[in-house]
Amino acid sequence: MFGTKEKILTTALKLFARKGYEAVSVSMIASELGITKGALYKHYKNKRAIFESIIKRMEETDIARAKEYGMPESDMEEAASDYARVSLDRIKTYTKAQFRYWTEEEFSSDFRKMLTLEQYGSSEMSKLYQQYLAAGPLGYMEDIFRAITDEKTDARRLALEFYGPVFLLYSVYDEAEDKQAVLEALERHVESFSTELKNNI
Amino acid sequence: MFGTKEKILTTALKLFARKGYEAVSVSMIASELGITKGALYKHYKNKRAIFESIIKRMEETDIARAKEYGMPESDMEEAASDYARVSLDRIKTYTKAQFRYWTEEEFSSDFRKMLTLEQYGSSEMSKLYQQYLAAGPLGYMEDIFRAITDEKTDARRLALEFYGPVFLLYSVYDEAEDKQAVLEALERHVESFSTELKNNI
DNA sequence: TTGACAAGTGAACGGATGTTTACTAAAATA
DNA sequence: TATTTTAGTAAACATCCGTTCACTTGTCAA
Repeated sequence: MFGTKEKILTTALKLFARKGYEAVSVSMIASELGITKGALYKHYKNKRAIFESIIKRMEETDIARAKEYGMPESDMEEAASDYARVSLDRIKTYTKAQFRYWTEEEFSSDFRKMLTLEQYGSSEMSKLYQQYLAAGPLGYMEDIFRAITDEKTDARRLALEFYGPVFLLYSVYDEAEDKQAVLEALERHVESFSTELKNNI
Repeated sequence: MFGTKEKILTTALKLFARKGYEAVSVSMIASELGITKGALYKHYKNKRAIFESIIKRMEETDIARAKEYGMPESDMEEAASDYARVSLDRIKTYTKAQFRYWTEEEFSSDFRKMLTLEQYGSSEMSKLYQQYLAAGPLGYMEDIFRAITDEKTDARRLALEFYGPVFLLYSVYDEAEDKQAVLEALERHVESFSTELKNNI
């Protein structure tokens, strides 16, 4: 069959996102695909290798996205001018795009859930969780706010008040009956925050 | 031995919070306690019964706390006057106490982590997660804000802007080197939000 | 003192786990 | 066309899983 290796990746991720890595058996993944577990080992040397391929795939996707949206990459030291360039409108656009990315797109949504389930299992996983979803985006926003506001503004608090609600809405979205209402709540928050901020710049 | 049943409960919870229910074996729990797994079945009829005792314990503890802090209980229909009674100062006190409860106290902190890991596994668990940590507190705050502000205020957005940052700080706290700094960030947020709100009442 | 009970041991149970192996059939390559 | 590679099967592997059972203690009431 064509594309079996890719199907294994996405099927495994879907299951990892629901049950967690350890609770998903190789047989489950195989039977979900309608093949035997032996066939799985023709594509990946073991179960752990599937998991690591998922992580690697996410890394690549993430770097591509940061460039696409013209946001400064977070893990390199950037000049302050790079953050200053980032206008409020661009922050709004990026944040809403990022929200849809982590909730509505299948791969990244499942990846977020998987990371959520694996975050306490090892320091490697907790680092990834923090980097992608918690302290990472928070510190990123803090840097941006520090660059575009005056010095006496508490950039950390600003970042917390901007990203905190976004972060909470990820969890609310997961179990919401009315997903559209959650997107609208995000819209109202982003809008209200940025008009509030404009008065203080 | 005295208190073995209690030790099984807390030891199992500690492990469930790290690895998730399925990834923790009965032998692990037993050997952590220095007994054989056979002995475990003298206290609980099976592994699932340990898990359910943990859930039940949390329910009891939670109800007791809500009463202690004089906050209206969330799952019964309350008169609007009950919420109006709840002053801003009491909200501040309750929120900070709740934060310490979910982060610094061993049982409730482990319980929060366990729920986080189990939330996608069954609808029962996702309900509990939402109720204790996400949509629950959010809706609770929404009700309070609706009662103490005028009608044209967006109580939902207010609740999101108040509880979102708190919710994010739970995750930040988990992996923060400087836990004190996180508590101070919470303090600054709660303070800044409530002074901001006073101007709009 | 006797006897019931509570709390532990350790071996055994059937079944599921991740992985390897020998084999097959189809497809790609020479 | 002949040969090698690829992608699959099915069975076997040692090991671990949750659970049960026969058995040994120590404690406490009758």
